[in-house]
Amino acid sequence: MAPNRGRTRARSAVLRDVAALAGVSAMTVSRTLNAPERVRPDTRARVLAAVKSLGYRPNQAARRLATGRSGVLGVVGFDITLHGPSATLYAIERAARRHGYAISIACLDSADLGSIGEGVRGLRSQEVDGVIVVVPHEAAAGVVRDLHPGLALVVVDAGTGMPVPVVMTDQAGGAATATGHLLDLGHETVWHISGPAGWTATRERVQGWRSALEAAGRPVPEVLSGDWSPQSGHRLGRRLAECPHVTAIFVANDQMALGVLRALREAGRRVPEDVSVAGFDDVPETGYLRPSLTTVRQDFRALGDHAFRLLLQRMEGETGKTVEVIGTELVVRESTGRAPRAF
Amino acid sequence: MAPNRGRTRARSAVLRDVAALAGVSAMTVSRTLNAPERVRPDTRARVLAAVKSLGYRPNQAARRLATGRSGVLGVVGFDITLHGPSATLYAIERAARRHGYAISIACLDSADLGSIGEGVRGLRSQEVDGVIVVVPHEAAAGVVRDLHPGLALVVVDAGTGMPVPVVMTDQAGGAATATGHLLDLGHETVWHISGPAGWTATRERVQGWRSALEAAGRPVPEVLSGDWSPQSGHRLGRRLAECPHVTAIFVANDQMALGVLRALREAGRRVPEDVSVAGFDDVPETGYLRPSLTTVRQDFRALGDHAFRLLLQRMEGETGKTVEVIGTELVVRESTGRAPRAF
DNA sequence: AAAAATTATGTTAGCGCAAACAAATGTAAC
DNA sequence: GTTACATTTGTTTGCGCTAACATAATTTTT
Repeated sequence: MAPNRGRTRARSAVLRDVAALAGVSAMTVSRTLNAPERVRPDTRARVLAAVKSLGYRPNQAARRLATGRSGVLGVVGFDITLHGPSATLYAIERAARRHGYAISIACLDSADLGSIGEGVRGLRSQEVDGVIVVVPHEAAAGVVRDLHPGLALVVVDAGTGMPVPVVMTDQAGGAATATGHLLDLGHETVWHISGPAGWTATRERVQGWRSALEAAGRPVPEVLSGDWSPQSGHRLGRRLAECPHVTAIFVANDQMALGVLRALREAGRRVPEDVSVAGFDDVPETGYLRPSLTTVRQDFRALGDHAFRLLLQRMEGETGKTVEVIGTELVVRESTGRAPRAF
Repeated sequence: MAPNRGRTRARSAVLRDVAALAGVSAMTVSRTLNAPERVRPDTRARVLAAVKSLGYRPNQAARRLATGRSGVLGVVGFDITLHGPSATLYAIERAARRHGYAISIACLDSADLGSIGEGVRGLRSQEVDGVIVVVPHEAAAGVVRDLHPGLALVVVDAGTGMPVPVVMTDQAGGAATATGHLLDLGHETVWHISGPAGWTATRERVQGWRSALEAAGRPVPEVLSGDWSPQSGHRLGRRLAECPHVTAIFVANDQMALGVLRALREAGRRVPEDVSVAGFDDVPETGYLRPSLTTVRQDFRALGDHAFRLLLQRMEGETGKTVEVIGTELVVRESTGRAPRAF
């Protein structure tokens, strides 16, 4: 029952205390806080004074129980230490806070369907009003099958095949632009170091790169598959550095591109004189690398903002499938240049 | 009252529904879920079967209201897009989840006392059981004065002067080690590019650097103050690059060190032959820079784990002040070398 | 000035759960 | 078989808040 029946700890003020102090009913206090325009200004002032003097804060759990709404949104995230996810989470949090929502997070160990479902279930039992899934993994979209239909849900950067609203970056477009940029510089073809299998971004960047090559009628080299880490970029970069006919590499993210740059340098191949390298993400460091990196900038802020707005619409009852696509921007720096004459 | 009085939407199962199906009282269902050992195995089995068949999930808001505990912890964070904070947040989330706690976050615009207080207040009104403040800012520790004494609170990486438990990285020790490493390499003295004023890490790294120099009886140069960004490192690095007597620079984080490396290169000064540079943080990219960066590794994972454990103790009623210090590790790479003979 | 419309406030009840106490059932001791 | 005790289950009540309805105070209309 009362959590501190025996204790004497000063119980914090509740609605009734405020009501008593202001000389009104509890309901009037409630209205003062939730629909101030329905209370006469002088009454309102008295109530607010009482609220202030008692340091009253409404108990959200009780409000939640009474209204069935919590004012909390859930975010399911995978590896929020990465730049993209943390930037997206940050944007979502800011947008939500501006609209009076709090954020609960659930971080996943692995991006399989089971984990995602578990994350969403965990948040649901916290009575969140809606959930945003920021798991840029193919499995993410499949999660809906596992859910109660009643839940407002938005998925960020997952595939578009599912009957859920999706907000995504135009990965394929960005990849195609970067690839096209390299072809425009006179390179015969462009090699690609991709992210790990299973990630939406991996598939779409491969696809954008491939379609750009095909559109230009160029040969499509074999894809080398990394894991987003500088280490993997370094390892795969070494392999490409050995092939003298490789003059342009489009790397699926900036961290791997960093590893590639190092591998090329170690192999004595100059960037961009011998080999051009383009990355993806435009993490803050990119402009200060040696050489600075040509890359595709993603607007994570917009991604988060749109995800929140879309979720808001869902919670207000709109249904149907929506896909919002956020554009990218090619940032040309030092790491890309004209193809060498020699070849 | 009932949130969906008029609607016909299938209300999800509640305790009473489960009880009816299992042929027991609501209380027995509650016990089956919260204290299974106090229910006879056969009854328990019947109840669990009913739970499963109805897809029952307990309403956390109601439980919260009845018990006064929420099973939710709040984390107040500042700029979670930075490596340190996001890694710490991740570690906290993982530790909390393992122990059955959910995490609510509040991100701050600015790290002043008012914002922090607002963040904590916001989380309190969500009825969190405890709060971890991850705002590596001097102002963070002062926040306690603004709070109800009843709240379990732990502060990460803030100053130690306050009557709150604090978990912190041994910034000063790490800075002293890095500085000592440079002195050992024969440098006459070490210059320092610090973080912005107001950050705990800034003050402590300055202090560690200064004490190492003083202990060795070396002159203490003027501190150059940056803002953690590569840009500021670049700007300040240019100033140091102009002084030929500068042979060793300890930079307060890796991102600024990156800017310094670029500035030195642009000025024609070689690293490490002419100038040695050491950073702080060991972000994942550091090993692949050109040259790879000697830096001080922080263990954010341990930081988060300890913060959670300390908070758990607080929530169990322990009081008094505690300070836990997490050690650092110097990672020597290419950017530091022996002092040039010339001088 | 009385009736009607409007606005402001109060009363009641219940959201779903678990604490406290009460009762019933089972087990052990004599 | 009865008393003493432990174990299991049930009943009541209230956590703090707000939806819905009820009533009082005010303004507008006739």
